[in-house]
Amino acid sequence: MTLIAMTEPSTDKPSGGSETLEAARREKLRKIRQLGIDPWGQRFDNHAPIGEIRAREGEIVVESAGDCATGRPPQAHGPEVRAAGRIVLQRKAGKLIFLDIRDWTGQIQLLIGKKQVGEENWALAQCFDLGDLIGVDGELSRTRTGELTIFARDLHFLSKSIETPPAKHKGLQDPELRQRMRYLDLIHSEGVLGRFLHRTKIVQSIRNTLAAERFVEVEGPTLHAIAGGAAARPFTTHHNALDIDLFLRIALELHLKRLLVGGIERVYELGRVYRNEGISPRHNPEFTMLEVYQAYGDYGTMMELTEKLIVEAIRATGQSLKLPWGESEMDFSTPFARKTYDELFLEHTGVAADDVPGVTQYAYDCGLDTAGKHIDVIKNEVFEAKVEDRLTGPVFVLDYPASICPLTKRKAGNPAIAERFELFIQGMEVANAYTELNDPDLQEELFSRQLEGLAAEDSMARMDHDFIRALRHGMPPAGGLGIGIDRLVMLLTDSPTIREVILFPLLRPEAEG
RNA sequence: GAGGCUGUAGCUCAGUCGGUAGAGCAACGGACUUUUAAUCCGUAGGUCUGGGGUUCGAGCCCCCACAGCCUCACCA
Repeated sequence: MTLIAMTEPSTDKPSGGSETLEAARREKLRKIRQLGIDPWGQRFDNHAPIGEIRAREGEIVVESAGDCATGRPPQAHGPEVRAAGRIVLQRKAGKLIFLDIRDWTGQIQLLIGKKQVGEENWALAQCFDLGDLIGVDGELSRTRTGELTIFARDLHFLSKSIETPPAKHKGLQDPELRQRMRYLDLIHSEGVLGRFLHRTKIVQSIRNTLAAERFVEVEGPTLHAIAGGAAARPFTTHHNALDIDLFLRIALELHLKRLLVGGIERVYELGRVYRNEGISPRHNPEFTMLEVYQAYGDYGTMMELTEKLIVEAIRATGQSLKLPWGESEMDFSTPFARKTYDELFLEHTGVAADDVPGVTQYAYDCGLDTAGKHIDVIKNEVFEAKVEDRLTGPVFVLDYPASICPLTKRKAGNPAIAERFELFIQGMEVANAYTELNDPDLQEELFSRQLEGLAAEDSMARMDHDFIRALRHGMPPAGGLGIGIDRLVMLLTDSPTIREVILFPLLRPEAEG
């Protein structure tokens, strides 16, 4: 170990303000160095997760109980343990110090007695602040009041914190600080770490389920010359050597379908897409999307897969199929409800979906602008305004008007209906799936028609000729599925906003100085 | 992009009618070998988000800017 005896910057101001809170910590850091100890720590092997240490409670042998009245300590012996963690609470009582340390598996109390640890360790313990990382060797036992405690025999200093942690019980409350300083939020806010670990379990479960179904994960390009596969504004960037403008991808679809043509019969990508749109409790400009394609399947195949993916993900988080959502409860027992678009339209508006004058009148009464719009577009605006919010689900909405689905195969015998479903839960679109369109001539025609309508508004949209060329080589009939992972995680972790399930959501940069 | 709400000590929050800026936690000094939101005694800590205005006087009223949250729009 190297002894470092450099002078820390100090301030002459009296104690209390933010600079002097730091100065007090730097003074302790200096004292730690004076003791010949590196305040930034060293490798620390063979410590057990605190959760595992707590699980060894049963190994404690009680020889005689303590007595609060006489102050006689209990005679109990437990296993020798080694732990590492962050100091989150500290109570000093004369020549005893009670500390609570926390790691990512749990929290446990430490008892440091002056006599028990010796002069050097005691001097080191005088330099502890809330937020410091320490290691401890000691005996796992219980205090007189029965609290599971590591009775310290030896202390190790692992890292100094020179910043003051937030209020010890309330933690960080300001939503802006919680997002900007997610590291503090993870340490000090109830349930935050667990929620993000659940997110990881959900994503792992999805990969496991797909692997068990023999799907192959691939990595498509995120830089696209043409941003296709969805109707959204892309972010633009530039490649210097080629001197071309590029777009960050807005969807995974068109490259995965090329791979379907290439013979990768069951293929998926789980990755980030970017849309240059507004921010809301349900939208972040970058979000995680799963897209799955299965040759020789259709949207019915994808419906079964969707149920399997979600049910397995719920199991992976250790929850039952009845999940809390705020004050209410959701039931993910399979099969999920299946209702057609037209059924739901009638149910929620009282107007039959094929009643053209009726739908138009209803839209007008809702204050929607109907002038010059295709009836299916009007119908869908009504559906989005009046039906979607009320779908608490989970419910599969089946069979959409074909004219609003440019990438979807039409129903055999009814070209006005597209074989598409969307899964709605709590008014949110969580999944979207098609029987994929594989007719290159029809695909080209639908793209052209779509581009006409968008020309002025969305000059980014361009015909992807290479995608059409790929289809011309023969794409198998297939089912395709997209799932918004962030929204699924919201639902499975009872999180009302997307920012609670994205570690670092987009924020405006902090002002300088 | 539009509207509403919010911004006070490191953190969490009070601040009355416009009249000298408050508390708890954290910090500093002291007491305490079984505490657990430890307790007790004492000390210190403020560009009231920033800028301008009204006023004898502004944390408070008005205007502008910045940031966050909510609703809407775009979108999944």
